[in-house]
Amino acid sequence: RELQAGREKGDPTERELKVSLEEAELWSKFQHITNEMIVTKNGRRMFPVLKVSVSGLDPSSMYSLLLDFAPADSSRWKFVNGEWVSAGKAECGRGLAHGGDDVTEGRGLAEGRDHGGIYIHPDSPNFGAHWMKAAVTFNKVKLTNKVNGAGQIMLTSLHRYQPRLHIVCVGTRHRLVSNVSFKETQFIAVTAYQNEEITALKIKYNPFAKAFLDAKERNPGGRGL
Amino acid sequence: RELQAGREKGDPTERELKVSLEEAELWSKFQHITNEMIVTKNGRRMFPVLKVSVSGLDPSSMYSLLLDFAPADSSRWKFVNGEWVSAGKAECGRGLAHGGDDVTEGRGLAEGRDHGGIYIHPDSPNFGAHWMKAAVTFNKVKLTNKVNGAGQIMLTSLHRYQPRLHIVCVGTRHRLVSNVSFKETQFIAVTAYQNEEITALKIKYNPFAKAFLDAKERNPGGRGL
DNA sequence: GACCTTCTCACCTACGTGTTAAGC
DNA sequence: TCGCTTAACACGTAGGTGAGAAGG
Repeated sequence: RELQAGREKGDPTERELKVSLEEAELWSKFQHITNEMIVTKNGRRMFPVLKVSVSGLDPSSMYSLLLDFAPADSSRWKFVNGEWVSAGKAECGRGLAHGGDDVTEGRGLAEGRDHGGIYIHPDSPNFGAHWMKAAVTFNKVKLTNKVNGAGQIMLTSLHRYQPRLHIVCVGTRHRLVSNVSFKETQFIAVTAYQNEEITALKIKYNPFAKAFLDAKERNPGGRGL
Repeated sequence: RELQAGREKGDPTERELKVSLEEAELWSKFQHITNEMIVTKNGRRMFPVLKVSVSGLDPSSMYSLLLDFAPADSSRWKFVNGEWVSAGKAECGRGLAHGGDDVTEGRGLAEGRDHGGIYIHPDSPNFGAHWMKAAVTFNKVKLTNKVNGAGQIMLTSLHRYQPRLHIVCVGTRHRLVSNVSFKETQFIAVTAYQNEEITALKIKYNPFAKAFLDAKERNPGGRGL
């Protein structure tokens, strides 16, 4: 086991594989004040959206891109007096020692959407050329706190997560060719925003929250018009 | 040449391949009074939407589903006195003798979206299991009368077309495994509806035209409220 | 003028936001 | 009470309709 990216003997491809996070500056803004992501019963999108640009794949080989969310620590977190503090051990206890190669197990990798909390990019499977011709956007992934069936990621509120990207070469035998985590994208799952600075950033940069941005602009200091 | 569905020697798969049109009753309602589809500069969706259910593929083989639009005859058509009549020879002259096997030519079948007026279903390429687990919907295909670049089908207004579905097995060598036309889905491309009965059916069944349905219900005979 | 095309528009569908108040 | 979760809501984004006037 212990598959490593592009290190298998006899595999001429993916030697120069590169995966980079798009809009890393935006992610950093959220990271610096501890990012939060809403989880709801019906599922909530992420903001910022995880986007990656990929190069170094074999253009004509078939790959699937997978996203999962590893617990970033073993704590439950609380927001008190303007900061996040640990509040005891995690609940479920998936723990930290979470190998990356288990994504190659089982069948139907590109069919099911909820095998062990793995989100499969909807373009999967596709040619290396497809993944490389433009940045790959995971804007449709939805985070939930309920068992919900189709294509949603179930997380535990008030726990910290690390999104992870996996690239799998699809063939008679699946082969993990990449396994990347971007620290900037860590977040704490919440059912309602705790830090109002996070709320402000979400409103400022998410077009879907424009209604609240307008409200602020029209009435910045709370004074009537 | 002359590839035929599931008839190649040494191919154990796709022996029992079946492709059936969904909502055939709805299509028939339009067909009976000669269906029309709007074409616009920016592209217009089809209504009804072409949906097919597929069975008999090899679940673990990779396929792409393609849609193209063959001229149904060599005429240009006019709507006069409530009926469609021929009005001379067709313009471009792609003609009728249009083989079906040319879709296997060339490379990048699943990448480009505009090779010779072929629309590639956005789920392509994918496993047989994916195509068979639910009806395949071509709701995103857009019809245009301008050269438009990305993923749109260019048609000539006032000409009659026959949508055709192609299933291609994606491998080192592409292999056409199906080539189906449903007569119910024939239509004449128009820039504005000619037959008001067609307009009425579109409004009645297309949810996006609900505004006009409500208007009729509120004021059926033209009398004030 | 007759025919066909183009553009703008009001009105929908569909759904992504944080807010707020109620629930537990 | 307090902390956390839920559901209804107003208000956006994004884009699919035919109508109707204007253009060629």
